Amino acid sequence: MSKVKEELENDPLMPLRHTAEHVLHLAMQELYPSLKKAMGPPIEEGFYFDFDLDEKVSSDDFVKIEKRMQELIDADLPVTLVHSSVKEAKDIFKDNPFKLEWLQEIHNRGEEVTLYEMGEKDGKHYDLDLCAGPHARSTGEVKAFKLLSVAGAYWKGNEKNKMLTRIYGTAFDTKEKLEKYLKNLEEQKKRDHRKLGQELELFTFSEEVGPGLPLWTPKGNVIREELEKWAKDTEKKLGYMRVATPHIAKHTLFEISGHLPYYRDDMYNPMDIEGEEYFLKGMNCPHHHMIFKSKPKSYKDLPLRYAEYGMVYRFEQSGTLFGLMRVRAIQQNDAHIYCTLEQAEDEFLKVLELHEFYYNTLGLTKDDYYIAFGLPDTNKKEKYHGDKATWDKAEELMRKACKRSGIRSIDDVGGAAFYGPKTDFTIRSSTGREFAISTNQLDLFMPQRFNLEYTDKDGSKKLCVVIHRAPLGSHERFIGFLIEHFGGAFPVWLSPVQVQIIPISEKQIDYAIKLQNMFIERNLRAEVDDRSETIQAKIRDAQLQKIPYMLVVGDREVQNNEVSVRLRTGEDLKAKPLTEVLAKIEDIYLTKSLKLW
RNA sequence: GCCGGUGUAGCUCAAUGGUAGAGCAACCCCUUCGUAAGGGGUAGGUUAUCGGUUCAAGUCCGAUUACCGGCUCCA
Repeated sequence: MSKVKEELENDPLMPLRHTAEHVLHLAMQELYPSLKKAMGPPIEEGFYFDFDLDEKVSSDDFVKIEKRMQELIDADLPVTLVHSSVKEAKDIFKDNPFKLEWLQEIHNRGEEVTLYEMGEKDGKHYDLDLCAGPHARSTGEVKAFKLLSVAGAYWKGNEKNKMLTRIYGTAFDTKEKLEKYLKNLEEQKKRDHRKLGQELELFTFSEEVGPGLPLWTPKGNVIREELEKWAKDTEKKLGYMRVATPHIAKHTLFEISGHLPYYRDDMYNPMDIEGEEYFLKGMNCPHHHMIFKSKPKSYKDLPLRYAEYGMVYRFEQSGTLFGLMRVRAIQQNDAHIYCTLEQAEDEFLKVLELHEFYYNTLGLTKDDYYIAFGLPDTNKKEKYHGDKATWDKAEELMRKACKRSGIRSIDDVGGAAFYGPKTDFTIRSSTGREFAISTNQLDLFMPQRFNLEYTDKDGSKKLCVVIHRAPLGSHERFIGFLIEHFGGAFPVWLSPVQVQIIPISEKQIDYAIKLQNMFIERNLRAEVDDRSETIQAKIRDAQLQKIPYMLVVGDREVQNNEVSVRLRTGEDLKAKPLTEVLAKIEDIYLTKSLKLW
């Protein structure tokens, strides 16, 4: 994406990382003389290089490779630019098909060929590579580096091409910066939603149920239901009406929608019902369209907003499944808005504003998210249907709405849906990881295919516009994001257990249960830890579960009708009147406050 | 789907090709405690699955499966 590229070019570490990348491939060349070098760039947090090699390389080999890299760095090899003609370069790289292919492209674009030399030609270490630069002056400028992972990658990112071996690494100008970076990686691992999901008992997977099919445990389901309730309440006020549709449909529905021709590979195989093919739905739109069509519509009915918490099923490739972030059964905060062309821009803007409302409530600001504006890749026309004029119209309307919203937007060529451009909200979590959370489209094509029409003032039939939107995306991915963003320490309203009541001894259990019931009456989620454990152990366990409030009750509290409040931040608020605590927590819950007190 | 790696008790991890172990959790007993782990005991395993090599396989080999790191993909 353009923005990222700009940022990268301005990154002062870029030349150094680029040089580190060359150090890596020279070290590899020396260790595995038969390998062929493909290519590798500096990237946002480091660099990688793709090799074509016969041997298997695993992270166990990193020690050996890093040792050799360090030798090259210690040798402080000069890195110098060499100009060359295509012809000369083709001769130099005559044994390397990757470089030759690259050279041909440079030639076709009419660009200049630049090579970078590392070390002295007849010296102990020497490398000459096709490269646009820029570089550090010498390898000695790489003060700190580390290899991070090894992976497979297709040559030029095309799955029809050969699979190469990719090695990822990072480099810095000081050891301290590297250590800080590695520490941050460790922190991110601790926040990994898969790890926290297990520790906090939010969800699980079962080999018997199948990959990519998450099972929500009681605690995780609390979060789902809170989000769902929130969306239902919010969207009701905004004029959405709820509908409900089955999980399957006859093939004819998906033929009309175009999903079968364009999207068949991502749908599960059909089941035969009385000689007719039925498919599990991968999206809710066609079902909603049939509700729209069930009765003639007037311009007075528009905009019409159908919302559904629909479960959809997508046959994601096994290798792409990833915790809650990429699953095969997806619960969407879905809705389709049917409106006139004139209403479309305003309606789309309202959708964008709804996103802002949701994200702001969760403490995210405009700096934390942006819109990836998905445009068609003109080189892959077969991936899209419809005519250019309609695509352009949809893009224009969406762009206007995006502009009015004031939300940052970045073009993403190739990111369009098959039936139109789309806007994906991308959120940066508190650890700096980015997640594509919500997809929205202004669709001028489905109305044509389904003949979604209304009768206008003058009695003429007109096609409406459909807006697809899902601000909370799929609950799987959204909750995955929330887990990592909050590191499991959810705001009170989303916390599976909000209040842990901790009696000091058995004597206070009755009081604790009475207290628990008072919370439950207020729809708050409270548990009593009645184990015969020490208070220290009970505090520790509640703390590890990141429960916002620990209410300690001993004889003193029972006597005075109080509770001692400890927050999960470790703060001890001491004894407070029960009524005050109940009111305070209830208020924080109802207002969805991010504060604890 | 592709490349590479991993799979031992609910969890975190041990175990030269030679009797599968520990801590935590669970269960039982003791303890009744004032803000991040009180003590003792019991039980828990077809070492992911299937096949092979071997006198002998958790360990070596093959296939399958799931997961992990990426790639491709992502309505």
